[in-house]
Amino acid sequence: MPEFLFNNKLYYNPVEFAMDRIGGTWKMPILWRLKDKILRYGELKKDMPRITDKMLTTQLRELEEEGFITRTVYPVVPPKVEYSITERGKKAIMVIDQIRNYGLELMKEFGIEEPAKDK
Amino acid sequence: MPEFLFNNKLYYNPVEFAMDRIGGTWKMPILWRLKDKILRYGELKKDMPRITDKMLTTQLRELEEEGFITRTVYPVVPPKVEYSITERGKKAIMVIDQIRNYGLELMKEFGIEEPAKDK
DNA sequence: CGTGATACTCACTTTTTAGTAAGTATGCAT
DNA sequence: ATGCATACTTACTAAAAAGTGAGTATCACG
Repeated sequence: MPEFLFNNKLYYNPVEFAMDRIGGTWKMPILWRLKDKILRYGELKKDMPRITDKMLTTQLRELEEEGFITRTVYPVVPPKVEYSITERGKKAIMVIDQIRNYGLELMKEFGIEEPAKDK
Repeated sequence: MPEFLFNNKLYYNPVEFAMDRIGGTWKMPILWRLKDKILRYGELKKDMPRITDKMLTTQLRELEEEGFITRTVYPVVPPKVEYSITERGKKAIMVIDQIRNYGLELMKEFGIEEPAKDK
């Protein structure tokens, strides 16, 4: 096993490393929505009705910190903040797309019908 | 969002569904090791020194239950149990390979040198 | 002076996932 | 009878991830 440390955390393999950056319940859904358009905080939220403010904020912050998205603040009142994907984020989109397609296949195998369009 | 239920759990998207089947710390490492050979419980363990018995057993059981691997028990003493990958498991290997390659790329971007061969 | 709009922040609880440490069954060899 | 090998179980604990519910700042508008 090719173990290694990053930020004081021990990783066992590259998959684990990748998933620690873009895994979890919300990071891929966020990136996916930003893949071809810039969105404001409120727009992201409207499009992901079950995400909470806390989750949305922390996940956006982490994605920004690690270079997957860009955060642009417009100094107006009420506040306006836009999120857009970076080059690094775009690379992630390719894998996300593959995992997503695989997920769709698996769902079929498990007898789950696609319930609606995946926006 | 294409929400759907499976086994009483609410999923928000296909990615989440896929990751619930083959995600977590140990499932991909296990599948990866079985991709081209049959291994016994003890061999898997020897090859993943940090996994505990509890984790190895539960993960193997779940992978078997969902059709990614096959468990063969030889009624001998001491016990002998072999694990092999199924067709469904082989499909997973393809995505795992893609995620793994992506992980390696990301590691480079983050300045992490490959510490050893990924067995 | 109170309300609304937007993008948060904070303290806390719950749920999920992973890890620890110890124990079990079987039958052969000594 | 004791120990050894293999593949597990079980009860418990710890750590990580996610969710809850409430609160904050700013300024324009009426």
